[in-house]
This record gives sequence, structure tokens and C-alpha cells, in this order.
Amino acid sequence: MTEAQARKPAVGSWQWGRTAQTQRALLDAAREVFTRQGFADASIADVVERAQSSVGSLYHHFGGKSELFIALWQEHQAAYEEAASAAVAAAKRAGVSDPAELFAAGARAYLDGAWQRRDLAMLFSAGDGPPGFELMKRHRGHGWIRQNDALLRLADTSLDRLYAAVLTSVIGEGAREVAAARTRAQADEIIDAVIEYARRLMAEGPARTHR
Amino acid sequence: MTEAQARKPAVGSWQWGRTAQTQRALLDAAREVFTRQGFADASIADVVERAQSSVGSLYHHFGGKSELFIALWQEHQAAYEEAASAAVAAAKRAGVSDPAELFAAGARAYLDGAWQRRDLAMLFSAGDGPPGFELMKRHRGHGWIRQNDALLRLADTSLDRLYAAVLTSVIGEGAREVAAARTRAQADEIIDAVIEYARRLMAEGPARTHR
DNA sequence: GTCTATAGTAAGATAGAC
DNA sequence: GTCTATCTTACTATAGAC
Repeated sequence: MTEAQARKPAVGSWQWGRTAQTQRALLDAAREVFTRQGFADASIADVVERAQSSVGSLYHHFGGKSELFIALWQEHQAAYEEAASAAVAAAKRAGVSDPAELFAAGARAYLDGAWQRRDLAMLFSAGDGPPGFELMKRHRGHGWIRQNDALLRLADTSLDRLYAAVLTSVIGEGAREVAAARTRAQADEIIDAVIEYARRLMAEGPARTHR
Repeated sequence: MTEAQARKPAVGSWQWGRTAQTQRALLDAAREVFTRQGFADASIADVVERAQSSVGSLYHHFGGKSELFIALWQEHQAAYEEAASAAVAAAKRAGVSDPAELFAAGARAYLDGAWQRRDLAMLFSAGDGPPGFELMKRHRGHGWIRQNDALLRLADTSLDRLYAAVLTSVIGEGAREVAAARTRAQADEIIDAVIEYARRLMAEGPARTHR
């Protein structure tokens, strides 16, 4: 067998997806361990034990505990964003064109994801993560608004950034409450209320200075 | 000299306020070190060096790095709350009785404090603190709403808690933006806008379920 | 790619003299 | 109350065999 074949085994060989499988096992174990104990209290040993893997493998594939945590978060984010942009696209197809309504459609999908993956939603909003994680979240939040809401043609003034930050934080706080809900029905009530608050904020657009 | 006198020296002796002075020096040093490096990156050694004190004293007076951080936060909170309740009391004396307006008066004072002590405001909102700190902040935030806003006669339903949480997070996010402002004038613009958003949210009271 | 065993490291915490 | 010196502890991270 040549070296090239060894590195990239033929489809159908028993090794197919070995890397993917290991990474998946580690991510799944990380989800269970981190959501149960939080980031700080979880040790690498806990994760690899549950994944039936090894410390070396974890470092090989992810580079460390922090990076594993962040990889888990990125998966979660990808799921959020996929759902949100699909919802926005569907609304557009259905003829919705009002920016606030499109935003509401995306936000609703986002909040729905918070319920469906409430363990992760609570983990990532608990404020327990690797150094710099809060900053990463903040950047992502701003990007999310700017993406879903390029419609609102926000400028880069401090007042427009405030508007985006306030909307983001309301949706984020809503997601936290949704994730903490005890039943699906209660979560739905909360989702409706959050959308209502977002509408109130958007009804008159960004606040303008009157001085 | 009796033992009792040694423990509680007469007023006017050179030892007057020795404890208070040490604690102040440690708190002042903590403020400088933590606001500059954050909690995780700051070491106890940095703090005691700047305070011209010692590791042992720090442990004697505060119990550890985490407790010192929390003590600093509590001072900050006390300043906030004093200003806010004074503002509410002044508004009442001036004849204001609308709950939303009273809330706005308190919130304005709060946001003003965020500008005045912006180094601390940024530190405590950066998401870098001892284990469990985010939870403490959250509890305090809920308490704050319930205090300033017992007026709104909120029940303990999940929707009323959401209402309080959303208002809290808008004020908190506003405080963060205020603290990050570059000039007093810009901070004032932001403060006005935040109050405006709070008013929009409060205008129709807590969202009610329509199902 | 996987694994074990080991080393490094750094800082928080404590003991005990003064 | 204050201080110095020491400890201990737990983990991350790496080296190197398979």
C-alpha cells in the first residue's frame, strides 16, 4: 500500500470516516460533560473518558479544551443560523417584504432553536467559558444583526450600534428564558412575547438624537 | 496597656482606621489592576504589590482573589443604587407619579453612573470574573428591577419575569455602550436613546399571551 | 491517528513568626 | 494585623512509542 493510499483510504474501507467519528465522539462527549458541569469544572479527562478516546486525540483534533468548547459552540451557531436564514428565505418567498417582519421571522426561528437545543443554549449563555469567549459571542451577535438586518440600513454611528446591540440583547435574553422554560407551551408564550418586544423596539426605528 | 485597649485603640490614636486604610488600599489597587488586566490575568501578587500590602493581609481582610473582586463589585453596586434611588426620590418629590417615568429617572441615574465609573462598568460587564459571578450579577439585576419597579406590580409568572429580564438587559446593554463612549456628549446621546427604548418597551406593559 | 505516561507551570492558598 | 516563605494541587500540554 502506498503512503498516499494510507492517508486517504478508499471509500468503503473500514477506516472510512475514522477522523469524523472521533471528532463526533469528542464533540458529543463535550456536549454532555460541559452542559452538566460547565466549562471550568469539566476536565479534559472527563471528556475523553466519556468519548472513549484519549487526551492525545483530543489535542490532535482540536488543540485543547478551549478549542473543543469553541468548536461545540460553532456547531450550535451554525444550526441557529441555518434555521434563521431558512425562515427568512421562506418568509420572503411568501411575499413578506417588511424588514421588521423578516427580522421577526428570523428571530422566531432562532428562539425555536434555543428551545430545541436548550442544554447548549444555557451552557453558552451561562457566562462560563474559555478566556475571550464573551468577546467572541459579542462579535458574532453583532454580525448576526448586520446580516439579518442589512435591510435596516444601519450606519456605523454609535446610536445605530446601540440599536443593534439592544435588539441583540433582547433576543439573547429571550433565548435564555426560552431555554429555561419548563414546557414547550411556556416556551411558545415566551417566544411570542419576545417577538412582541422586538416589534415595539423596531416600530419607530433607531432612536434619533434631539439635542 | 490592656488587651482590650490594644484591640480597640482610642479614637485619635495613630492606629485609627488601620483596618479601613488597608482595605481601601487593597480595593483601590484591585480596581487598577483588574480594570487593566481583567480578573483572570491579574494575580494576587500584582494587587498586593500595588497596594503596598501583602498576600497575608489580603487573605485576612477579604479571603481571596475572588472575594476581593466581589467586594469591589459590591462597592460599585452600592454607588449605582444610591444614585438611582436618590433620583427616584427626587422625581417623586417633584410630583412625578407615573411608574414608567419613575423607572426612567432611576435608569438615567444608573446610566450616568456607568459613565462616571466606566472603568468598573466595563470590567464587570466583560464577562471575566470569578466562578459564579455571572449568576450573582443576574440575581442582583432581578432584585434591582423588583425594587425600583415594585410599582409595576409584576407577578411571578414567566411572562412577567421575561418583562423584567428584558428591561434589565436593555439597561445593562445600554450601560455597556455608555461606558464605551468616547465623550460625555456621546454618552448623553446614548443615555437618551436607551431611555427611549425602555419607554417603548414599557408603553404597553408586559406582553400578554394571545393563545 | 491513537495512546500513555510524564513534565511543566503557575498561582492560589496556608502556616506560623512577629 | 501584617508579613514571608512554602506548599500543594490540579491541570494542561507535550513527547514519543505504536
